[in-house]
Amino acid sequence: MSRATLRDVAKLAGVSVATASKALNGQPQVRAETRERVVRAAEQLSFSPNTLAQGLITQRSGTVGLLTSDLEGRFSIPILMGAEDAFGSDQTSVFLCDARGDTIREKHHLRALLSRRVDGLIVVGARPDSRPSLGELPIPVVYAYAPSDDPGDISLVTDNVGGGRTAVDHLIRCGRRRIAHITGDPGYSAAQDRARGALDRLAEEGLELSGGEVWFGMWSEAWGRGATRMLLDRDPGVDAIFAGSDEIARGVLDVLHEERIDVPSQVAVIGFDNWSVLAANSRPPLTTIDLNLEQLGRIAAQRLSAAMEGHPASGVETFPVRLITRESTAPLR
Amino acid sequence: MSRATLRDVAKLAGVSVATASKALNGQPQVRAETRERVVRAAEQLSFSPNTLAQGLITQRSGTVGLLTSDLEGRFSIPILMGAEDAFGSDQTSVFLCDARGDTIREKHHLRALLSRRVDGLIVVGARPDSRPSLGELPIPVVYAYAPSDDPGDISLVTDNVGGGRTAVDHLIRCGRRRIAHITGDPGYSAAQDRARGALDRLAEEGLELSGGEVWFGMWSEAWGRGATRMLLDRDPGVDAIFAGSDEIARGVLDVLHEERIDVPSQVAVIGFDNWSVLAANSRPPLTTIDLNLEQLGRIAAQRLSAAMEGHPASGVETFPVRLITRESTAPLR
DNA sequence: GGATCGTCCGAAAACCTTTTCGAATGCGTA
DNA sequence: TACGCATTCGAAAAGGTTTTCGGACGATCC
Repeated sequence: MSRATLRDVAKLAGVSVATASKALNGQPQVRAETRERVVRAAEQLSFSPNTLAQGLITQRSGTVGLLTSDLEGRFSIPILMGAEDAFGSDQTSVFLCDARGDTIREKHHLRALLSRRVDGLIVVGARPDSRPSLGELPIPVVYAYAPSDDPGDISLVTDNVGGGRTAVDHLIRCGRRRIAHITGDPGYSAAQDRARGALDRLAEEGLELSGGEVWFGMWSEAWGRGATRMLLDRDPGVDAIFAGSDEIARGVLDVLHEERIDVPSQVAVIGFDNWSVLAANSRPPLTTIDLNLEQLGRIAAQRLSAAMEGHPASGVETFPVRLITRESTAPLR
Repeated sequence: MSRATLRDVAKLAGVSVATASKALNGQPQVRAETRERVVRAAEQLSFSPNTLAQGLITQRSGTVGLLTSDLEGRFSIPILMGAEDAFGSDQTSVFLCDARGDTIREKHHLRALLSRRVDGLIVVGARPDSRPSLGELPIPVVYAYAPSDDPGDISLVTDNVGGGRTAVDHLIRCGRRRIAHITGDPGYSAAQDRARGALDRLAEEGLELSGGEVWFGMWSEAWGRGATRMLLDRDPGVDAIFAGSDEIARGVLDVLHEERIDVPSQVAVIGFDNWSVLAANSRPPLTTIDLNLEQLGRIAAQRLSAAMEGHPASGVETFPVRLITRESTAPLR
């Protein structure tokens, strides 16, 4: 199976290439009967137009680059999927590049993408902290998840403060009053922001944090277990725990279970990320905060399309997160 | 920042486009001094060649397609990463397409990729069962993880039978004699193959399966928990459990812990997949089988490159898996 | 001094498609 | 019959690069 060119189609249909092109592209200046002949010829040869040649003329490659830093991470994938299906697959294809967190590899990929004449670029960071801007480029760029440090760029991020607030709000609505917060690495803005949202909401209610402080540590189950033990020592009367990630929440659940403390009747637990393999299969299944990353990806694609159409934007847009209710939280009876 | 063309470079250097091209591509028929001038001009204009135009001439786009069916799944990502870094990023870029398990979407993507003149295609299935061949295409195709049903295609799969054998072998070497196997959906060839490998190795040793049968069920923690309870009922003396996935293994560990049965001193547990978020953070960390998927991706890229260079191959190649020893298994004292 | 040769460079074709513009045809009208 | 007009088609240029081939030039040799 080899590739037919438009010339082959034209020859088979007995017309010129120009006419063949117009016939296939729905241009009006071609008789219906002629068009029909061309279309049949194209089908017969299973012709498909060479997008490279088209791109050369139209100055549009119909491709975008997606530059990520953590493919194996769980954040870039949903964004990528959202972006992929916001661009109709017929119109735009996406080049995937993983820089593995390495700046020179990133530069390398960037060169390659520019040379491929991508029409735009989505940059997905590995963590929500801001990252260096790529600077001025001949094509539009949208930063997703991790914002650019240049406010002139377009950045799309999730609302971690709002997420922390939502989590605590949910616990309060469940009638909990002694709420603790166990979270990950304090060097992550995600940890700081979620904690801030939580504290804000507590303050509104006139509540103090159970345990007296935010338990910063690591994004791991082990830390969730360790922190929970310390917390139970310090405040045995705790009635809810907001975990900064689902991994941490798993550790929390594990220790509570071990201590024969019932979830949710004695202590409610809420996670963060809605990483479903962890959250949906725990005992009990975990109430958590979903980051809406697919949506973030879709919007990134839309913003990029708009910019490519000549409607640029700038600044950081923050997108709301979503509460996913499962069985690890419930109203106090 | 706009894009300079080769003509601009040539003009600035005071040579013809032909010479400029040769100078930049290291062709010998150009004086060193001239070449130098051209190179400087190119740098000054930050020229980067238009790959579309190059592809038009060389009949090589320098791109490959990666057609997957489960991006969110954990299998395609490592393969993708392996493939991505086996193709040097300077040479080849990869188009990522997720068909979401939908045949017509797959056809759609395929059309788009062919129209983009990709030089080759890697097809990554969602599960190790064989999948329909894409049929005759003008470019080489490599099937990874899920083999094609056409033996004329190139397929690369992991050795599930060997994995089952390795797992049981490891347990036997730990001195275990009453080994059970809890695994997932019997409709998956992965479940069948792993079980077969396990049974083969047991038979060699003259051992029977503890519990009397393979516990097929679902790929979930919940099933791991349920099956373990039934197993403990039927054979309280079991001293090792081979779980068909890390998720199942987590469920197994959970129930053993609840029953105050120590792992590994009383019962050893081994998982499958080395899904690190589950395996590395469990209590105790899980010995498991790694599928070497990055390697599979790298080899897929190599096979594809070879085929693109005119060295095609065919048939199903099976790749070995790797035992990852952590703390959930240990020799009986 | 003329022939031969090697070195370096440029003109032009090629890749495949789109688009512009002019030509041809047929028709109706004066 | 001559003209204008609408319709349909084709020739050709354009997009950016690579590659072939021939030309110019200086040097070497008899």
